[in-house]
Amino acid sequence: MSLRHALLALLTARPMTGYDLAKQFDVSVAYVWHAPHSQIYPELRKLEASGLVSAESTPRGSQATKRTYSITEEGRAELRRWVEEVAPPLPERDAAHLKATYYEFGSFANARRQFEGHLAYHQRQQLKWQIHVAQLEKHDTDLLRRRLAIEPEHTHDAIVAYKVHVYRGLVERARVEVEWAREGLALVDRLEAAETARRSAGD
Amino acid sequence: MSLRHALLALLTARPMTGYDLAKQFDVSVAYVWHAPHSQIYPELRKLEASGLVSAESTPRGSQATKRTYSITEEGRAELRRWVEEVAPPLPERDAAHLKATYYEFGSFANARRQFEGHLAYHQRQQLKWQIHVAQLEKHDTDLLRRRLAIEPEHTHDAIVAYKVHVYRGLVERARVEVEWAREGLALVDRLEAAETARRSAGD
DNA sequence: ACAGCCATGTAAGTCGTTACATGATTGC
DNA sequence: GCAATCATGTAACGACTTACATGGCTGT
Repeated sequence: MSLRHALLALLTARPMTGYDLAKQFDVSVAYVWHAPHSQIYPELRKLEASGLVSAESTPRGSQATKRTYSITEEGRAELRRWVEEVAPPLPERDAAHLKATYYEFGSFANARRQFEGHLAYHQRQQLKWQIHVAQLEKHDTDLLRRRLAIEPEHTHDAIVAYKVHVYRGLVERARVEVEWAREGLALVDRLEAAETARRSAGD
Repeated sequence: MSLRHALLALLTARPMTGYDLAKQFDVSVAYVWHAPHSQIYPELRKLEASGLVSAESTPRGSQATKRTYSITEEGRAELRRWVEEVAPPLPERDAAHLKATYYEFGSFANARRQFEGHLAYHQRQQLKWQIHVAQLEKHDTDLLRRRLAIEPEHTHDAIVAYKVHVYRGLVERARVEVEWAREGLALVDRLEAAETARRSAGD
């Protein structure tokens, strides 16, 4: 049930349309919780039905309407309740590590290809997060600036610090994945060398 | 689609019942891919229907039957295909980090409680994985021994090495999470001290 | 007799993915 | 006029969760 709370949290910065929210899910929140627009629009309707957000409709052209959502006082209360709640950790589901457990079913070339993919992906992630940390530290994101503009100044440090801490954590996590992939490549080299030695000895 | 492949991989060690497989999902595979028995039994039926596993039924009592599944040659081929396939990384979904982004909506006491929970959980995980690494290195798990018993000796190094590498990676990952939680606790201390100073200055 | 483990399932519901589908506005 | 972006949805399907439900075997 994290989607609804991610939406509520985003709406504390400013009222937004489903489209705006979907974009935010691509550039910031999505780094920790992904959601496509096909999930966002129905969820906003549900949030509206339960009174956690309110919607203002404005006409666009002759047939279409634009719906701008704002968080309600009940929505804020729900957000506080969620933050205070201790959630049991989600069950592990890590396709990359599962597959790596069984690389022996493929070739050395394949293991290398897989580790290289892992390496490249997490290097990109690391960079993305590093940039995000730098932006947060300079208050250089639209959403953060809007959020700070409406909150009392003495709370700004905490608001920024928690976010910076999260994204620094993700930078570190990506660094560990990159290291793991590099060590994986070294492992494949060792295994292949041993295999080659065995073959020439056996001949 | 990882569940089916995890099941196939487990069956390369020895034929097993759904119950056996469910237990394995609790003690080893589940560390990387969790699945409850209510998902395993229907999936085995599907695998059987597509010819990737075969089942042998033996009667138990008057009404019940036990079904023991074995991997087929097609199943092994599918496993090789899966290992060789480069899969796009799953979209991020990290409830703990999402919530931490918004700890400012709760109290300092809450942030502390959350970080402490994170710390305790990943410490347990780290220990569990360390133990698993040690067991793998000593070939001290039933499944691994059975797997090695039926594979040619020159492949043993690779079979063990990939698994050890995976679980060492998970130990490292858990270590980073523990560190992140500790730094989170230090952050809360700093934020609270600043808040206290501000209040006494304001009085 | 009872507990604990062995063993296999179903059912209802939610969450998430992928694809389909449509229309409006802005700037070139 | 056209492309890009703004904007909002639905539908079908598959993955996963939680709860319910049943029966057998082994040892005390």
